[in-house]
Amino acid sequence: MVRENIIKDISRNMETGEVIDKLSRTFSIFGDPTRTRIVFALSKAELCVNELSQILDMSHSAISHQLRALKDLDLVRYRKDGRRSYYSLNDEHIENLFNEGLKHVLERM
Amino acid sequence: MVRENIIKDISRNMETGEVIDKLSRTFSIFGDPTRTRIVFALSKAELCVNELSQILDMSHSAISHQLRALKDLDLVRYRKDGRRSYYSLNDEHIENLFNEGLKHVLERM
DNA sequence: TTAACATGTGAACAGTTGTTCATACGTTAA
DNA sequence: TTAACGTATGAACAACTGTTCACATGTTAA
Repeated sequence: MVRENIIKDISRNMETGEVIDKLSRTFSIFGDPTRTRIVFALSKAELCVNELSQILDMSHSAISHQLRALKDLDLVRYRKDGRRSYYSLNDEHIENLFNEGLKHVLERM
Repeated sequence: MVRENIIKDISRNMETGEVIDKLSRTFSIFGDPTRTRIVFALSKAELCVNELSQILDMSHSAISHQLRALKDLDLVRYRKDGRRSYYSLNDEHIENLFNEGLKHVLERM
């Protein structure tokens, strides 16, 4: 039956568990308002923890934890300058991803 | 100081809480392997709950719950055909969003 | 009508996640 | 060197999330 072939075909072509896992982890990283705001801010400028904590009005610790999560998935990079760490988005893919999501949301509000 | 103006500027231009919330909820919807696989499957064909549960090898209930979450955020639509409900992606934005994420992940593996 | 089927849904439980707190580390200015 | 600063991190707790289970609803075939 045609229908059964469709099912087999999709099952066969499903991305591997590894890809799916990485993808869903990447998306879930954005799935938190705090991290979303961090990404928004970093899409405007390179910023240090202290500045981010002012912009988001949150503790250094909370910001730092979230930045670590973003860094673990290669979504942001950072450079040290003295006692400060300046963070920025890692590549334009991230911005594309973010903007694609923003576009979707704004169209529906 | 310039630096302070940057901070003020970013704070002022930050999207409203509503937009950020909707955006992060949208992303978090994708932030689960089960839903990611559902979206992947639906990007290939319109499918009913039963077929999805075969493809993902999961219970009807689990699939149905996840589909509801996807539907609540307008990410999928469905049509009834007798006792079956056929689901499909709601618009091409979703696919763009999904593919943009996939592109990002695949480039790094 | 009855039985089998396909899906939907509420409750509950386990597992995960995000924040706070306390503290540690490295850097700079005095 | 010492004190203040900026950031990082582990532990712990609260809050959230996803799955399963049990059952309900609606549909089709016999």
